[in-house]
Amino acid sequence: MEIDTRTRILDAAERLFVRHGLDATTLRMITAEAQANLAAVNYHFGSKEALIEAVFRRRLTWLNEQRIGALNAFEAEAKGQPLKPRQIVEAFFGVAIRMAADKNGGQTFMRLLGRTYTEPTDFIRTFLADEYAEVIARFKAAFFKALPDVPQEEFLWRFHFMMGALSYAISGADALRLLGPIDDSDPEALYARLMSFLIGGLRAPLPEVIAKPARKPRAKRAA
Amino acid sequence: MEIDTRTRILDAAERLFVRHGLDATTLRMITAEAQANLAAVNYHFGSKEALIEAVFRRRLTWLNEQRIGALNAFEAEAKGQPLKPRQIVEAFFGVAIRMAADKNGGQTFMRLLGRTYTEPTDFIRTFLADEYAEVIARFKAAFFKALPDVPQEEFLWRFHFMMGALSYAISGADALRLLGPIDDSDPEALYARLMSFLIGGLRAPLPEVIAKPARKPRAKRAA
DNA sequence: TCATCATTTAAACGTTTGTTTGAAACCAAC
DNA sequence: GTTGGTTTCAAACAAACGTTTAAATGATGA
Repeated sequence: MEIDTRTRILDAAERLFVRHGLDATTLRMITAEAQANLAAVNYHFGSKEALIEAVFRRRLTWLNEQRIGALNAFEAEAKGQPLKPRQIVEAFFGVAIRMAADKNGGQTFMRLLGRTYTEPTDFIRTFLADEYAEVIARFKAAFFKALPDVPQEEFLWRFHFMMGALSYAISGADALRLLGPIDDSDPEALYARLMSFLIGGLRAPLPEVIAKPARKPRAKRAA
Repeated sequence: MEIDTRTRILDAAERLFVRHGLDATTLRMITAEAQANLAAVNYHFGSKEALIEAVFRRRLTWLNEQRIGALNAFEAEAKGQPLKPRQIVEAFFGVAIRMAADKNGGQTFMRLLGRTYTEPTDFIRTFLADEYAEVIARFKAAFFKALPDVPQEEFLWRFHFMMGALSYAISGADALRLLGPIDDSDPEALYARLMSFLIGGLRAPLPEVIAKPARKPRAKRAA
């Protein structure tokens, strides 16, 4: 056993969280899987909540750095010109789906992350909002610059929908059993599938409700 | 207090489940909110698991009946001809988003449902697969008939992505706080937004990777 | 009015939860 | 070999969980 206890606990927790959920995973399950003593979690992390945050932070920080790095690369290449929407989508969602393809821990984590966006627990939500603040700001700015004629609110909704599609793409066969047996073993194919779907949705014609704001008496929208 | 205990418990459970999650909601919270005795849950439903199933079944059965009804109406109108993809999307996702707009319980429930698709708990997953079996079969058949040149696997993934977008559309401002303040008070606007996004994604060109083995440059329309 | 059934109630049940404790074991530095 | 600081360990903790019990109350029809 060459890996230190702290890391073994993080790995075990990650695996069990994605399999059973955050609440249903007990410290006893985690320490058993990590071959550590029950008290080890509180010794190394302080509490279960702190362990959860550590599990997320370990990979999420890196993921968002990758996203910003990809965006920086595209923007340097563009020399001040607006990026193509496809590039921005690639930088945000492409990086995520590639990390989800990484068997070495990334896959497990991304499945966990995908379902955590909608987690109702308060401390997780504020934690996530914090971790995402910078990357969201950067990508909002890039999108607004690339699509200046799309109303901001409209775009934010589309971004939100894209997050949903990404989340389900990553959770993969887990939730897909609803639709029947499906092969999700090819990450390149999944990447291509999701990207074309996202671009298609992003570039779809704006809904008419937005263009004609006066149909309903109470429907008003800022341009 | 005119409503009977059983219904009050179902309503209270629905509200609390969506706010705190399934596991984190205790029977004591539920019975307190429902102004009922703690033992009432076990008396009326048998167990917490059975209560959860009852909460879902109450509205899910109705929702899927509406979906099949809408599909039947379109197919009767089409007289054997394939439906337009837009009609099928409308029958499945449109019905859902309209139910999510119903303040009278439907809204709360749909938010709960949206996040439950990815719930890892076993008994919920098999329960959902059971409840969805018929409606999924009907819509798969309708889509395959409407888009005969789209590979089945390809379409299933797109359907999956659409479910993800729907889920996030419904969870609305809850998860959207990540992106910043957004107004989700207008259900008609949300309906229009989601529909155009979904249609756009569904009709996007098929990814090239699918056209398998070597470098055969082929980008054809999905529909 | 009485008997019968359904419902509600307060209290307790045995488990399991996250956390804490104090001693044992380990390990490098002197 | 002894020290001092870090890590592990078995055991125990109070609190909270879902569930059960048995008595009290309510409603219904004869």
